Amino acid sequence: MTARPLRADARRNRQRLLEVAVRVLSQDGPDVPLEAVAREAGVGIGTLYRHFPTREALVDAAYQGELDRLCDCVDDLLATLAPAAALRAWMDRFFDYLATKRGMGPALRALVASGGNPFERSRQRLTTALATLLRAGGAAAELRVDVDPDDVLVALSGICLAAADRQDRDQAARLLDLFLAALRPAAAGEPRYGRRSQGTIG
Amino acid sequence: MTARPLRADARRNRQRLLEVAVRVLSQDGPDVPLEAVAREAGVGIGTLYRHFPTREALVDAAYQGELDRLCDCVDDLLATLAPAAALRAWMDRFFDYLATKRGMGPALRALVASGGNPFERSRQRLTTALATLLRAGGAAAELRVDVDPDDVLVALSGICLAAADRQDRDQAARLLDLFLAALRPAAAGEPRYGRRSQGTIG
DNA sequence: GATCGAAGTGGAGGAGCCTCCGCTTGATGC
DNA sequence: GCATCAAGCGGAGGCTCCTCCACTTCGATC
Repeated sequence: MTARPLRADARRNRQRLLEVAVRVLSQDGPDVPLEAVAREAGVGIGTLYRHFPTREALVDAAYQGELDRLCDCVDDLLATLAPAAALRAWMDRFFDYLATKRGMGPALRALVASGGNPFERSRQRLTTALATLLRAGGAAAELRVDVDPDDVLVALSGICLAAADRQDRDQAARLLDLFLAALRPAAAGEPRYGRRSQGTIG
Repeated sequence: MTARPLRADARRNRQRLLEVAVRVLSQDGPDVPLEAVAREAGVGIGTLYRHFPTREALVDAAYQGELDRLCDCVDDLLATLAPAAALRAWMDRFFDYLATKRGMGPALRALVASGGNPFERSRQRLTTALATLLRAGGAAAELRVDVDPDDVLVALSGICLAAADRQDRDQAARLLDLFLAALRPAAAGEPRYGRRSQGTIG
């Protein structure tokens, strides 16, 4: 499980690839041929693919920094806003994070979908960020306590990705407001999410 | 605006392509080479692309029938279930519709995203179906009256697509329950969706 | 500083995507 | 029937993706 450290040359190449990827992705958009990235980094395409087996893996690694910032701002938000408002503000940032990377669509969907695989780290961070927000909201009785942060992540990312396709910020804002409503404490007697679904699935 | 009718041979080819597409898509999965579809239909790849400029267009056309069935069942559902429950049941069907076509991911996202373009017909039908359900729910005071069916369609499709990636039906059901909660009438004094967003976007 | 196995490299090659444009054919008017 | 030509056809070609494996390089060991 503890992968031995990369050889020096490999580490160097990996680093170079990442630097080039960040630059090229933001310059030429999300559809740059990976061959171009490899060429620019002065390595063969094979090398790129060994370090980053899929385009998604490369994108994920390239934007690790931004994702970190996104997750790290949770504490700040909670320090300055009431929990529900903090969550709502965080949703906006999450939307921006996804939207600026739109076109890398499959990459991002894979990130959220990852069933315990290469993007585990990223997903884990996001889930943790959401968990913190939800917990604060629960403690303040502003949000439900019976939602799974991972569920929220999936729903939220789906909504954001779909909204990003529409290129309509107003709609995006409305959808996030709407989704936030789902996270408010249920009125007494109202059907609950989580125990035996109302649906006909299954 | 009134496109003149296709020439007889073109109509024939188009039809053949659709029949083959339905068969091949369900047989070999959503990633079949379009060249295979063309070959099987006995036409050149150029012909396929003229009739269906993108893979999405082909998929959409191929599943028009299923989509019709999905939209047509609304009345039945409303006849046998209370509006909110009918909506919930419809969500399940919508999920199935999208899920069986997963892997055609971009195709389906394009369908919902379509800003007045080739999939207009499909989107229109879905929006209408949702509008009917929402109106019934509003009339029965089971659902909000202040939601735009188009917003619901975008959010719903996003959630379904994301959930489908996870391959977890239980989660999908939970997410749909959760989303339904967002559509319940807001408690008095609760922030409303639709007017000036709480968010920082914009 | 020579040896050697493991780690890493790179690019050729097979496959699919989509465009483009010279060729074919159905519809229409005579 | 025949001429005409827009509508339609098809597949070669340029491009990207991703795999695969013979070759190179690192660095541990003596």
